[in-house]
Amino acid sequence: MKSFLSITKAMADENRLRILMFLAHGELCVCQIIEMLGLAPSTVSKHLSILHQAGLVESRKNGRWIYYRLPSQDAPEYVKKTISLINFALRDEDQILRDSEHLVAVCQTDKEKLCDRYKN
Amino acid sequence: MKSFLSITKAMADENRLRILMFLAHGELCVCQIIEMLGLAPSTVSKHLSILHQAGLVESRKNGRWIYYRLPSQDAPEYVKKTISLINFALRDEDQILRDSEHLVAVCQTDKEKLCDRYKN
DNA sequence: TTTATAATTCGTTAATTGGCGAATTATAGG
DNA sequence: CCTATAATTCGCCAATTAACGAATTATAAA
Repeated sequence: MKSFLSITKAMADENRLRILMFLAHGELCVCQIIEMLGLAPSTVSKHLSILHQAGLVESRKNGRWIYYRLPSQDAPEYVKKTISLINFALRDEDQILRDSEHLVAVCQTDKEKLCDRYKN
Repeated sequence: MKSFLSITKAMADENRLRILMFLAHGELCVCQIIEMLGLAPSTVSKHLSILHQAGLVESRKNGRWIYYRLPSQDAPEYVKKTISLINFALRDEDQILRDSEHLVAVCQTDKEKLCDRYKN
């Protein structure tokens, strides 16, 4: 129960749902997610940690950068079903469509520039 | 987004998940749900109202009794997928198995007795 | 019509959660 | 080694939420 409840609690926030939808397009660096949400790095980090604890995202480190992605195919079945439900439910939402366009732009920007952005 | 978010928020509480699992066995009267959860009637009523607003339960009135049930087959697809995910994720949980046994007992008890119980 | 009662709504309180900035950690590069 | 920096953790505050009891609503029965 605890385990699934941590998933439903993780899903119960608009910004975290948006992050999961970003990641449906592929792996992203934390700085890109920060740029997409326009929130403070510490806030975004907390959201990512909640998603990670729930098992809804995986991460890998590459130097100073940390990349997040949706869980792999060997994740528990209920995790995969959850991701797929979110995708189904939100794919046509205005906010999500706008995010997808924004994401294209963000992915074309150098990560260095993005990271600088929330510093100045 | 709002609509699906109201669903994920409704799912983000253990007692509400338990209610949805009770209802997988069939329609129940509010007094039976109160007995199952052991919470104050006003609290249970609030939970039911949150589930109802999210579209995760339907209700019908019969005299002084109000019965709640899972949504019918003509509910939106994402609602049905949500219910089915919850069922899949929780069906083997200890709490849910214990609830199922308790539910058998509760359903064999007269509703009048149940309603009296939270009065004295 | 009056009374009893199943359920809901309202008002309050305690606990949880989302947000931020400051401090900390860990890695790359001078 | 020392500095810069991507990300996280920590401490705080504001907003939200779960819980309760009291008051209200609506229906059935006396």
